[in-house]
Amino acid sequence: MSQYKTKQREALLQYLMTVPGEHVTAADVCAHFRGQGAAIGTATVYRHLENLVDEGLVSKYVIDGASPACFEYIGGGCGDEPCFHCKCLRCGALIHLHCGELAGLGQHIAAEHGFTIDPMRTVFYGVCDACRSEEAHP
Amino acid sequence: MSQYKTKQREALLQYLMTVPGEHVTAADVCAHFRGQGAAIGTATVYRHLENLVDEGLVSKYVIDGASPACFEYIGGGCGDEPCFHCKCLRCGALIHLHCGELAGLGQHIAAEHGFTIDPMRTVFYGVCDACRSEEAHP
DNA sequence: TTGCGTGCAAAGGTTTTGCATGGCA
DNA sequence: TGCCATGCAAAACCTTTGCACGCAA
Repeated sequence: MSQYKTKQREALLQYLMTVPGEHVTAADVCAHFRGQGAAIGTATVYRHLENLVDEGLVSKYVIDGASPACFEYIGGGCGDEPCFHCKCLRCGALIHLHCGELAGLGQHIAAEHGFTIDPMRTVFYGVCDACRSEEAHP
Repeated sequence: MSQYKTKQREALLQYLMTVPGEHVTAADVCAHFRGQGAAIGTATVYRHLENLVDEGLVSKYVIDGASPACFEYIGGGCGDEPCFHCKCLRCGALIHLHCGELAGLGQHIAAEHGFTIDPMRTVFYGVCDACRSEEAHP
């Protein structure tokens, strides 16, 4: 975990917060700071992104092994209450779910499958209704 | 698409059909056939797996960019029985769920929250029971 | 015979790791 | 002062591509 509060960590987190609902790759982050004249090493970017994912502030999404992984800030707007996220793969919308029924999902999986879900770390990927009807009637 | 019916394609498909509901990496496939004395080149394995995914016979799951992609035979009935995945954040175990009750989750979110989950892209992150009891009693 | 499939090797690109240096507490 | 974080370089890794040969039709 991050024990020190360094400039790089602050800058990285702040940058991610300025592009909400957007998927950013590690290369994007590096390019952004290089363009600002305050370059951050590739390894540092990866290390911080991994930390932020562990802390539940950032979500990591992998499309396939060949292309780079995408990261997105999801920390804000949830408060203390645990909440799930849905990310539309088409329009990029990020939907927050504060729903008691979803607790049933966690209980079922814990009881039947021996696994405890961490809602902060989990993102449901799919398609929202608006994009779905668009796909059906293009 | 595959135009010729070659031995490699038959062997690969048949192997996948003998391990239904199981996750197999490209390396696993290569190792299996190498152990049988009838090795198949890595490139060929990747090319066929990609074809089979395009044909809808096989599903490809990418959990994270660092580890290899997983493949699974799903036959023709694609989408009827979605397969969800749980990834343990502690030991890295990958649990795959073929569970009808999880379909209820998808329906609930679709009906109440206007979102259609794509099981191929969604991974539940959390902690498996073994690691959980270890954390409780270190 | 024609053209795709195969396999080896090499390339491509992403992500991780080692190690010395610099910065936070 | 004692660690931790950083950054450069190099390694490790999975996956894709190029090219010559072999096999299916």
